[in-house]
Amino acid sequence: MELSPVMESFILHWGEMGSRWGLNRTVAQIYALLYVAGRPLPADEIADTLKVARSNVSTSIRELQSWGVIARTHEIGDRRDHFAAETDLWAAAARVADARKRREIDPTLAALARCLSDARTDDAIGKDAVARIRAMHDFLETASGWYDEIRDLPQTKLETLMKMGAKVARLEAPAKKPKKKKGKGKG
Amino acid sequence: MELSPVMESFILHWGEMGSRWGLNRTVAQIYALLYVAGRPLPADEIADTLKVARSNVSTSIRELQSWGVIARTHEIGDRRDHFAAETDLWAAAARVADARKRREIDPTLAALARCLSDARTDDAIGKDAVARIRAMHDFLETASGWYDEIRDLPQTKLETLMKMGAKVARLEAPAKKPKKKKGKGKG
DNA sequence: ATGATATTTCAGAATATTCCGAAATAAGGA
DNA sequence: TCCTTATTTCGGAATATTCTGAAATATCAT
Repeated sequence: MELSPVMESFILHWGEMGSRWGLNRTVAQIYALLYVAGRPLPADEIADTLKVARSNVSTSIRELQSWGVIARTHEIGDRRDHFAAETDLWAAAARVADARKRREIDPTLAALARCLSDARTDDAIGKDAVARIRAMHDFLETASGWYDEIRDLPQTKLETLMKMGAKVARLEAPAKKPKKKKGKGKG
Repeated sequence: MELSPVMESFILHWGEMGSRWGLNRTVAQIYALLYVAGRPLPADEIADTLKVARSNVSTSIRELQSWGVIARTHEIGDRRDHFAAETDLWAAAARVADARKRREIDPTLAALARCLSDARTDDAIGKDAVARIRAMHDFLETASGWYDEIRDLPQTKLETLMKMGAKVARLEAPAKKPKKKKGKGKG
């Protein structure tokens, strides 16, 4: 596929960005390419366009699929697989967040739980150190549980919440007695 | 410092975790060590304990300081700098999130804005591709703006919101007429 | 100043990651 | 089946990152 200057710049920036978040450049670039392309592309065309090896595309495609942000499609009269990016960015972000939680947060939580359980037979560790590990565990668990709850909200609702921003904080305690005072609250 | 088995396991896991999130192992391990230690440690003791070069500790300390998650302290009668981890995990997480936003999201937003502006003189790019780049920009901007708003909430409020989880969604539109229907909503 | 101690810098070694290209595998059509 | 085309696997080359150890710099006390 022929890349216009802006497309190219978009793809390069995205590759850059991706590598800061633990993906590799090629993976991020392929997503960016499929995203701007706006139509499914076959692997060899991706390789041509980005000037990377066909095999590299294969590997990267597999990774993008594991994140759930591209789909495999087909065209009649063409035996090759074609790939299309998830263009709904809310959905894509949610998929990535899900996967990262599953791959990284959940195992860490498990490891911390194991630490806490092992701590009972570790007579060289102090009570306060155990308490701090517990604090870490509880912190992650809270954040994790919060994520689990909001990820199930319908997207529209999530969008509304985000657009409301800090205003949600003012709704926080609806059962409280209705004070007339309308002060800013925070000092 | 003498590491108990659980402390060691905690530090190793944390190092592992850190490397998945774009820090390097040593940086993450030092934070973990300072966190469990619960008291300020001098750089050479960190190096001894983790079995890494003193110079590596120096570099890593600098990085941790750039994230704002450790503090430099002093003890009377000891010329060496000592370092202590931020043990308030909400505060630490907020600092890291702030830094990442500033270093990664903001520049990306700027790059996308530049793409959009350049697109006006790029006659090889299609309208639909530009629209998708704009969608990406707007998505990041919304998320970014949302973050800017909630980061200024006092921590207690944030904690309350998190513990409420999905319940906040039910407060979302307080002016709407109160329907009785209590369906689950999502399939 | 001089010496003792603390910290940082930096070149290059050690290690880890990414990527290519050749070979293997899979799948379709004659 | 055999040929053609599509895809994946994988050893190792290319590249990037991390880490060390030595040297340079800084700080403090005498």
